[in-house]
Amino acid sequence: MKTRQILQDGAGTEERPQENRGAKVVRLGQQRRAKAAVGADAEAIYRRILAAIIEHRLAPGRKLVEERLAAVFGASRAMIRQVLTRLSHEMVVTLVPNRGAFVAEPTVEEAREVFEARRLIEPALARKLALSATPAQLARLRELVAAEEKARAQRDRQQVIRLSGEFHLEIAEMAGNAILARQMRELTLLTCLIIILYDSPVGRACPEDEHRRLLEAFAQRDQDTAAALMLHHLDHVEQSLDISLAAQDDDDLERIFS
Amino acid sequence: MKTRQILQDGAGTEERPQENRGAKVVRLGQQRRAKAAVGADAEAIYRRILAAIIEHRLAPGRKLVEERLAAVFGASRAMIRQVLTRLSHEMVVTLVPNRGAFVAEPTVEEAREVFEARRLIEPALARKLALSATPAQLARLRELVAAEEKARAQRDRQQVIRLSGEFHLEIAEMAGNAILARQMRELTLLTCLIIILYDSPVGRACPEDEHRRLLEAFAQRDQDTAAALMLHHLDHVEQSLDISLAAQDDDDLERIFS
DNA sequence: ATAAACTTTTTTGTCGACAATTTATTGACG
DNA sequence: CGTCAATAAATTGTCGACAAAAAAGTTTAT
Repeated sequence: MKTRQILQDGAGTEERPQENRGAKVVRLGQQRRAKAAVGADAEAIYRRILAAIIEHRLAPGRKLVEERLAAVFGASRAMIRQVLTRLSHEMVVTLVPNRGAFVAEPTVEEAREVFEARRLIEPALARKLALSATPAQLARLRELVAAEEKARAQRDRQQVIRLSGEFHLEIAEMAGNAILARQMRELTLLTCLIIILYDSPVGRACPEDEHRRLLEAFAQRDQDTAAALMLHHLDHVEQSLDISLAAQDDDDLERIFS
Repeated sequence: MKTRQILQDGAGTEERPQENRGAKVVRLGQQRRAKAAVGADAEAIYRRILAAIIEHRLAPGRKLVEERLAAVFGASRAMIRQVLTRLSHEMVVTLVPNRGAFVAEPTVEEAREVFEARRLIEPALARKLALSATPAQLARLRELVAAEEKARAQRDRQQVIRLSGEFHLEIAEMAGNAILARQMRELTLLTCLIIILYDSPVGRACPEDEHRRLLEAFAQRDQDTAAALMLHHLDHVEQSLDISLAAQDDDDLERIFS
């Protein structure tokens, strides 16, 4: 059971050191305490659960039993609880009072809303990055695209989804607006779940080279093209879901007889 | 110490019932349990602390000591802790490991980012609402604007800030995209803090009638005007901060000698 | 055999106690 | 008199135990 660094947590982390008002700047957390060898670190557990969800090892709707997780990670239930509430705030997990935690299952309505939000935000981020991208940043993006293409060649769908999300998130973080990057992180994670849930089994002719073309627009500082490509790209991804999206819920009988 | 319903929590609440997969739909939480008469309900405590922050009774930077709060609300420390982590996820409170919780103090950089984000999102929401606003919704908005004008007449700055935020949030929720409404809630709350921190003591000639004009655009289904007015409005608000915004941090000596 | 009522088991929610860390206070020394 | 170190107080972090609720299983009656 590998752990795999996933969708790096960079921007949206909980604790922001905050400048000290007095004179002595203490540089807190400079040395990580060892703790028990088993490793009951909230951050690590958070990452592993998130990774499992993104990589579809924990399917949407799956119940997450606290005690079970505590046993798996050799942690206390309180610690698991902490992680689950964080995941629920990030909308990756749904917390139902007195019933427990479940991997989120975004509805079709939510899916539409997520893409609507992304269409508002991401073209603007693409435009910003096209203006400011450094060679190092472009190299990093090239890396990601290469990894994605490789995964695609190997038909490793999970990795394609993950890397695609990471590409978009990286762009958001590079664009230089931490608030928007944080929001994009949420939207990107949700999108991973949405694709898992509603991806049409056929087709998938969409992103293929679109990430690469986007990258080229960045390299050439072509803001308009970058923004336009991003917009079209998002439309393509959403449309590749449309088939299932129209079909709505099949097993949800109640709503039919309302 | 009045409690005052504040920036209603509608959209972004923690527990979303989620449809039951089986047959029996249970409608959980239909009856609120009584608990101890003192009232140790997490939701209520959350609202009261948030209200205190928005209304500036808890100033930015103020330390929030768990045990103290627990005593005030007659609740356990664990419950306070739960509320504080929720507030920290909403960026209203900053949680510093081993040091405690503080009312957030957005930096000037963050302030700029918040407004940049709002400029991307809110004109689009205004456009949507202009297309779909019902008479009931317009009436509700009129109510808010009236209340705001009244508060302004009474020179009750706190209430003006609060009601102004509520106006924007209401628009976001009416626009029919729960995801964006949730994000706007965060941005609105942050904006309240930013205004408290960086408002220029003079001027304040900005919003005056702008909310009302925006409202008129909604009433006349004029999408373009609504979007344009929203954009200009945001610019005005941000510019009214600019004087202080340029001044940056005065007491932060460290950064000067880096 | 089915469905309701009851019992058992599992799982979540809450609290208080203890450990670890930070902050304030005191005292000693240059 | 101020600076540094040692001690005391206050505050946060973590855990296990118990209570409350839900789910599963069992019995009984129709």
